Amino acid sequence: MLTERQLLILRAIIDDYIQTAQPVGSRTLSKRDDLSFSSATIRNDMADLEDMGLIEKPHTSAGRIPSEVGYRYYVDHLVETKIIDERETYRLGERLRASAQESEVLIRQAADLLSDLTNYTTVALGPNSQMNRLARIDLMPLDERRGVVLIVTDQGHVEHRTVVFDSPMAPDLVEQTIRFLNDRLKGTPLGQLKFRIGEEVAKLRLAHQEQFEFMMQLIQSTVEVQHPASLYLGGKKNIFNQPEFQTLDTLRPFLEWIDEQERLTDWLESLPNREIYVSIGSENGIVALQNCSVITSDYTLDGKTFGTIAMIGPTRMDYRHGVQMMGQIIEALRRTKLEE
Amino acid sequence: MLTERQLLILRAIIDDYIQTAQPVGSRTLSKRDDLSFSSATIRNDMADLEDMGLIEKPHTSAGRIPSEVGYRYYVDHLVETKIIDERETYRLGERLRASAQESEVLIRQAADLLSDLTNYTTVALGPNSQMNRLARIDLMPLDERRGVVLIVTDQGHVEHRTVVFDSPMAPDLVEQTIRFLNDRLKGTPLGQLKFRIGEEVAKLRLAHQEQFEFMMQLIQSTVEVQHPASLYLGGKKNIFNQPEFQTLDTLRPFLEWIDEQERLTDWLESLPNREIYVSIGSENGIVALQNCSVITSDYTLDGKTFGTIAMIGPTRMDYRHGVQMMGQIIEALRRTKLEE
DNA sequence: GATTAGCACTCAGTAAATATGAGTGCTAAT
DNA sequence: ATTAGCACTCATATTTACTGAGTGCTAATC
Repeated sequence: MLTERQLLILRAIIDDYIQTAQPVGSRTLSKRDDLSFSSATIRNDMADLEDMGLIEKPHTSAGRIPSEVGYRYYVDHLVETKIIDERETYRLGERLRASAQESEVLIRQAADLLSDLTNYTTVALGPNSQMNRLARIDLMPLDERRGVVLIVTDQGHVEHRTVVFDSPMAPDLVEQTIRFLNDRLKGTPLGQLKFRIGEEVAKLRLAHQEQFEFMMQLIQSTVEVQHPASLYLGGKKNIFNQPEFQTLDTLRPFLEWIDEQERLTDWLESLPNREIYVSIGSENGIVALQNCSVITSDYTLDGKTFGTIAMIGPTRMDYRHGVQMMGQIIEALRRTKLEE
Repeated sequence: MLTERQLLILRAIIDDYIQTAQPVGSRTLSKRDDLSFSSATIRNDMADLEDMGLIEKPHTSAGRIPSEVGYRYYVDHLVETKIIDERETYRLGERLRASAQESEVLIRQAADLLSDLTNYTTVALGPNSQMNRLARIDLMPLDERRGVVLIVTDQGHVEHRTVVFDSPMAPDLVEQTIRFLNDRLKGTPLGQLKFRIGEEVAKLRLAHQEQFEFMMQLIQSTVEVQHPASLYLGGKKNIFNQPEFQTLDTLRPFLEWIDEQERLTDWLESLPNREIYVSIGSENGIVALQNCSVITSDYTLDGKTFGTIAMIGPTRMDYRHGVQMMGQIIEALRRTKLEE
């Protein structure tokens, strides 16, 4: 267990290191107003903290830097998660709503805003359209054999795909199939389209034996429309200002990793479903993010569960500020009503 | 005017430097099979080439490197633009068509392919939808006051926007307005929508005095649908392998510039309309691309003018190979038919 | 007159040698 | 329990010397 003074010292080391990115020495600490002990005393406590694995030294004659364990202790014991500054949240909400009422734009703004507030890089996973319900399917003919399948969801989300048919389209057959699809599938979550259609197809086969081929092709195409989750990156440039990313060896893996949209999406989707979650250094298990910490949170917009937002900075990140800003943003989003 | 030998030497210097990224000395050159002169002779010619501004030395005791003027001469006199390897073009075409028949996917593949072939970064500006003609407008209601405006073009391109109305939608009024818009605007290039609508509105005002407000709002929304040109980046990572971008000072401006989608689009659109155009070093006038050369070309797909593709590498880029690959790719695209 | 051999000179890059100073751990005094 | 004092460590900066690739010029050669 840590003594009062050791706690004070640990906190001072981390706060200092977060600000300066330089190892912190005992003399520097003893000069602080809130630590009125001699440097020798502090040195003794520092040795103890090091024995406990909370801090470490880069080399013999440097000061101490927090270890991952130290950061973990700091985050778990010394950072308050749930302080919402009402006025600030309101202001953030206003800034968000000023930009748009379209959800995808709103999320992008939120990512940008969060990265502006913290100077870290943010990633936001937009509405997962798998959960959206089908509002309408339509086929828009382009020429004899090509058309665009349109899928609109109850959230105003639109997806589409160009289809080329083996044979020319017969207008009434198209209309018939479209009506069939709309009748049977309206309200189905997109993620379940494929499954639901399977159930209906058997019935269809009996009713329209001869035109079955064509219908099947259209149905098939509908199912194959991709439902990509929308991904937004905010403040990618911020990484350039972090002292720990001033060398190519550290910068390159990060940039290569963050540019891989698909992997990024998978990662965000794989995160535990929580309100605010901090992952420190190697905890995240991603090689390219070894020296990064991540603050993630699911968010809701207009009351509905929506997606995930993440904030990525160096392990030496300002956890207190980061967690606070993240809290404010997701609270501001929660309070945002979409219409008007 | 350059002597035969000077030309040989200039060419050798540039070829060598392109490969090694190291200043080329006279002794190195004299050891080449195609230059059977003594190093002293070569030194004399090098001095002349330097006087003419075609090459320069980084410092007294280094070899020579090509100047921008030198590269320009090289590109204008020593690179053949129009050699199409039929078999290779065919192979590239096959690789492209294998991936998709949807134009946007195809362009993305082309950008990726080109960057794979050259190890440079590529940017492709997709179909400029401004030129696409309107095939259909529709409004899909979401609830009482919200709906999605859908715009489909003759090329199968889809754009959309969520609209919030001041007052609830009356179904027949919506239908009436949609029909009006479709009747009057079908076939209009998207770029001219705004202008064309202006002409029609006056007539509409007379005919439907009382519901004019609502109709106007819908029309307004239609016009405001954005027509973003689609932009694809290929091989961004390649830059990391270029020796001239191994330092943050050079890397950072490049990466920051290339990540700015909007600016990138503007830039591509502002390029002169040509088949294949090479811009060397500071010629491009972009500070972040001072040390880069760019090979750009407009391309056509399925016979129709389509967009622009650009290849960005260090000034010390392999112009011959780059120009050739660019030629092959746009030729492969030109020969690609979209249907089937 | 064109080419080449020879030589003094230049200068980036590297390596070894030295100095600096921030910080530590330990011991003895308070 | 705290603190002053001191020897010790080690990354970093500075100096110095060395190396070698490459040049420009001059004089000899073809």
